[in-house]
Amino acid sequence: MRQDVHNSSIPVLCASCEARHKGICGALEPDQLVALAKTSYKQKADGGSELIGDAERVESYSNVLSGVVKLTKTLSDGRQQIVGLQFAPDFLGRPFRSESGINAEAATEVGLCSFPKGAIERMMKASPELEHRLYQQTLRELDEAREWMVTLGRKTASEKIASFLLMIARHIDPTADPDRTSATFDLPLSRADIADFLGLTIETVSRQLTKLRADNVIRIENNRHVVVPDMERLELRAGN
Amino acid sequence: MRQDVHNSSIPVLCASCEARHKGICGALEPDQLVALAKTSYKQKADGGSELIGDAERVESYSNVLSGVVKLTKTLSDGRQQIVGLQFAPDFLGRPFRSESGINAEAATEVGLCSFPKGAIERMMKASPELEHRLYQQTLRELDEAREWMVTLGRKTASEKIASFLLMIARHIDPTADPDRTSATFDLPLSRADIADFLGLTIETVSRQLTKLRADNVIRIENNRHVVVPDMERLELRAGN
DNA sequence: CGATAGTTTGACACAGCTCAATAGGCGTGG
DNA sequence: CCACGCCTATTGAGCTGTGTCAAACTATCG
Repeated sequence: MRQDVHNSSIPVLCASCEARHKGICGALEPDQLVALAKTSYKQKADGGSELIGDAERVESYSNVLSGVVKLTKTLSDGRQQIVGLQFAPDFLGRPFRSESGINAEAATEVGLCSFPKGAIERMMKASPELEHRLYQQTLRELDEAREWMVTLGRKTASEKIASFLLMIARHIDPTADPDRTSATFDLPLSRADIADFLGLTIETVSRQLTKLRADNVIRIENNRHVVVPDMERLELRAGN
Repeated sequence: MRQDVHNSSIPVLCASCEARHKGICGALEPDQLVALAKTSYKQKADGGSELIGDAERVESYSNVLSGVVKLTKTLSDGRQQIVGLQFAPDFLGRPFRSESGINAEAATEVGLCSFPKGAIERMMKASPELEHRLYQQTLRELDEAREWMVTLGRKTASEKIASFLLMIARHIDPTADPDRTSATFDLPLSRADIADFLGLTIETVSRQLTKLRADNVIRIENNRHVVVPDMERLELRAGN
């Protein structure tokens, strides 16, 4: 745990920022934080807005401060697959490559803290600890991607839906007790997004959600609000 | 390109090793290489042998020097998914975590150069350049995993097979011209492995290979040997 | 040669897709 | 306040790609 004895020397912008604790900024010394904060700026993006284009030259990196970002890939005929979701305080961007190869889009309203590409890359060279944190996040993302490959390749539609709900329940609220027996949350994705995430159609997603509801594994209010009275029952449906 | 003016000071073990060029050992100074070589050992593993067990405590890392390693995940009821393939000179192991969460198995006969876990981790702390190379490989693996998520989630069986053949053609021979118009190679995986990689059954894999052969997109000799006369035609079938 | 493991082929079933209609939520404007 | 349109989600009916189960084929090796 980082001690904030030098709180006075920390940029106002960063004072209450989550990225300074669990995010990458925790790797930085106060003076480095000051230097980086000079070139960084916070911004809000509406749900649906594109953050990073596929072939577009990327000139900035960001920390996700709130909301959910979806990373997508699209085939030439329009078929789309969500290949990752990012939550606060994830780092958004592909270091060491000017073209990302994927699209990043705000799934909900998203709060970002953005930096020019060069600033991060210079600081990475100066601070192995910063690169270490980025490396750690990339390893976590790789673990998650592989977990989803199993879901995409080998699970049934209903197992996919259960796995998805479980994943959201675990990621959406960082402050929640990881061992809690019940959960309540708002889905950050539309049915179409969920379908793109799980390699299904909207209709199949809808039908499986209806089935889970009929079996009293979940309750749904207003299409987006989900209640899971018993996480274990949901885990059972996820088929791991 | 690394200059080998100090070749005499390089351990015999490493003298002709590919990992010293494109692999992670290229990050090391001669004296570091000597230190690491003291604790490392080369070994061969037969196709089918398990290299890293799922929940097993991992005590060593390796460089893949030859052959192909498959990384798999298995659900409790036995359904299996291959979540990655590793070729020379990839680094094999999950840093910063004692349990890997995945199985690594030799798909073909595999040559490895192994190090005790601690040796690599100590050297990583001392050499940011080493950690940088590992980070770079992990980023590449993440890119590949996401590419496969699209294949698993959104492509048809025949597109999956074509994508798989294309991927093997590109990875199996590091010395081949990336822009060549035809290719010839041995499949490193059995039909069952290909099925586990693509989220299909053996039968579907077999049928789709037969179809590609019937359409003269590929020729197959002795079950494992594949000839692709026209890479572009194969690319067309992969559906990107 | 026969035994074994891997592969191909065939016939059929079914999970999930497609197309189409209906229902619900929500903002806008009369 | 209701009427309307728009968008998203649900439900239904039928179709199809891929899975399942079973049998035949092929290669390899003692």
